[in-house]
Amino acid sequence: MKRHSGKVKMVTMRDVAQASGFSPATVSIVLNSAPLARYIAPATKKRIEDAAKKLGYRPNAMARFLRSKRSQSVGVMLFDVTDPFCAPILRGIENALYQSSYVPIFADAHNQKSRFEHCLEMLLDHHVEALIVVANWLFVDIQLLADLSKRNITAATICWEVPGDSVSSVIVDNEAGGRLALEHLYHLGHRKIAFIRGPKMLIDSAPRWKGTQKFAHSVGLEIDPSMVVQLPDVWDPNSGFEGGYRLTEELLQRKKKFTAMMAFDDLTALGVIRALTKARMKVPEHCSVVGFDDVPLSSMSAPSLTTVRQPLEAMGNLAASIVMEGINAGLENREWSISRHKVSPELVIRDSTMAAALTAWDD
Amino acid sequence: MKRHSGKVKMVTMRDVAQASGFSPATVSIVLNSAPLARYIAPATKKRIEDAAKKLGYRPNAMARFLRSKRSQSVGVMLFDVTDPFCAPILRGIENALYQSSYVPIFADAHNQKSRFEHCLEMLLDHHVEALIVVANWLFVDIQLLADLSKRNITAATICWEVPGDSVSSVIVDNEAGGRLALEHLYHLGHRKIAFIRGPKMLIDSAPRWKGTQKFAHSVGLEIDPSMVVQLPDVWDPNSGFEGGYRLTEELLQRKKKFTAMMAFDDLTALGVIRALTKARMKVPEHCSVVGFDDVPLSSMSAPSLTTVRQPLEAMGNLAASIVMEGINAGLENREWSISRHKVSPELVIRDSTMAAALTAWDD
DNA sequence: TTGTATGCGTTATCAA
DNA sequence: TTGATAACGCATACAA
Repeated sequence: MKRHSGKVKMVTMRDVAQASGFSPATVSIVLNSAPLARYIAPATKKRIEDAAKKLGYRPNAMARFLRSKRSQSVGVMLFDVTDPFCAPILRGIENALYQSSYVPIFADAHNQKSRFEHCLEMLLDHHVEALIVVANWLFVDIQLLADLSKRNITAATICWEVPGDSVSSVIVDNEAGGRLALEHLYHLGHRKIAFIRGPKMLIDSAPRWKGTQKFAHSVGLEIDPSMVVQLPDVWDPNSGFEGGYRLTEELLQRKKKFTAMMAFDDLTALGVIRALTKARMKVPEHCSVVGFDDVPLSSMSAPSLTTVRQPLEAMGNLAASIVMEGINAGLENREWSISRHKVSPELVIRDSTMAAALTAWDD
Repeated sequence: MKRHSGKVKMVTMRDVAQASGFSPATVSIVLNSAPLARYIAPATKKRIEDAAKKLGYRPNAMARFLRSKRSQSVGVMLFDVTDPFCAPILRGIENALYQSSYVPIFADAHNQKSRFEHCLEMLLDHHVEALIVVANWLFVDIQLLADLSKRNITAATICWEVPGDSVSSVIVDNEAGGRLALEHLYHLGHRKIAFIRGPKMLIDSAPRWKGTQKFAHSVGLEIDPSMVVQLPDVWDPNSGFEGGYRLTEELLQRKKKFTAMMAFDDLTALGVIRALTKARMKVPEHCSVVGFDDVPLSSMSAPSLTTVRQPLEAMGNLAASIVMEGINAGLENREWSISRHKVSPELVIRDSTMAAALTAWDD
């Protein structure tokens, strides 16, 4: 095989025009199937398309943007890639954008406000046509929205609802999820249940707990306040594990009996299990544990985790579809309004929970 | 606060020129600190910079590209975001690019050759200045390289070395890692050891196994072929768990005693632990298990996993630094040549291994 | 030390 | 039906 070390010369629309014997304007019309393409002779179209294919013409995205203001890209801002539940979301987003031939420009705020702002600037500098933000901490201020809607960039958030009517959102129904988790334990016959609530700063914490409380109330289950603890406000997704571990130790020291534990999320649940195991209690034989999220690895832990599943990939997909809709609406200057979606969680029963009747707590 | 619902008008260099009373050319020179900026009067610079700041001027990335061929973006192609070891790599890449004010354009090949090719096209259409590929399956052909080097786009691969001298690479020293794992078990006194090798298609499998064999040979340890099994070639990162589970069951049925198990990677190890547990064997009391990778969640599993750590984030960082070097070299048309890095793995001892003397296998 | 003019590759508006 | 031309925002060679 011959080795050509020379650079690949970029083949432009003009090259196609020359090769086909038509003008650049005609080529542009044909290749974009613009409205005027209706009036172009089929033979002409064919010759142009053939020439383009033969030369391997690929439109220059940048030049196109300069004229049409379309960058064919969407900003995707994560608050922390390291959080295990980002991966499925990312896949969902990527998949939807891929369908529309848009590329995601990726940014990671590392859970820092200043970094978030800087990332946002970079994304805007690259003229993303829309923005998707995956966040669950509360520190982003409203300034963000102003910026975006003034530049009319459609935006959607995942795991986070912003006040006002300028940003679409996709969140899980935390209240339903909180209910589902407790309901499961209750139906298994558990009555002495310990709870680890989410950090105050985390937006999911409150509604999830509310769902739990409501269910308890509806069946007349009393939640013992001394069996309820709360994760601290720490800016690290994996700190849930550490927190679950420490808080469980603390609960254990209180010497009150509990046959089940409802953890704020899966990582917390894993921390709980670690602490219980260390205290020579087996899960679920001595204590059932239920998590939240259904992070990819909770099916592989030992024991596998019963949890409330968030359809993360679907949520990413939905968010991306929404912003694509917004982009297209803007293009055709149709009317369009933002939407807020609350998707349903789903109980996934695995090996970390069992009927209370079978539970043996050694006093 | 007054609400301006009008679009934000893009402020261009011309606006800055007018506001400061200088020409666009001078503004350009100053704002880019181009070579000629040396000759510009400090007072002029100041006035221009002030005007730019006051107007909130932000250069238009697309227009700049059209002139200078610089998109300030790097393509990042993953073979599967779903693979838990992608997240740390992604973080490393993002971090390095962020330092250089480059943005990552993200693509996911979903482990499919056709999708890989299509993604590559999309990235090239967006004129990424460099490409980083995270891959461990073998199916990408050399055509890729030709394309890239002809367009002289610097490229780097992670977890994968490509033949030839056109692509930089960052891989872990699999041979050393394979050695480390067995060495650990050996020093704990284990002699009856079972092995789950990686899939043949996976590029890491061979060298890792070679390191293991070499060590065994060096200490006169005999590897019993009937205690060696191999994962099938399945295109799914999480299939390791399933495979580890099934293969362990198979090994158990052979009724040969083993006190330790060396798994190809962490997910496989988790599958192994699941199977052992199901067979009423405790880890590590009845059987020690060692994994590979140190995926984020292996520290949280029960028991926590002893494993050979790949410095994933550092590897991502390194790859990004390399391509940035390549980009800069190209810009200043300096000579530059690709580099191949083999980073050292590190043994992380946790709770899934213990001394053989303490191991009790019930016959 | 600063300004003028040109072109990067497209697309849109006219005119032919 | 198709072609000429201008403009998008910026950076550079050249002129002043």
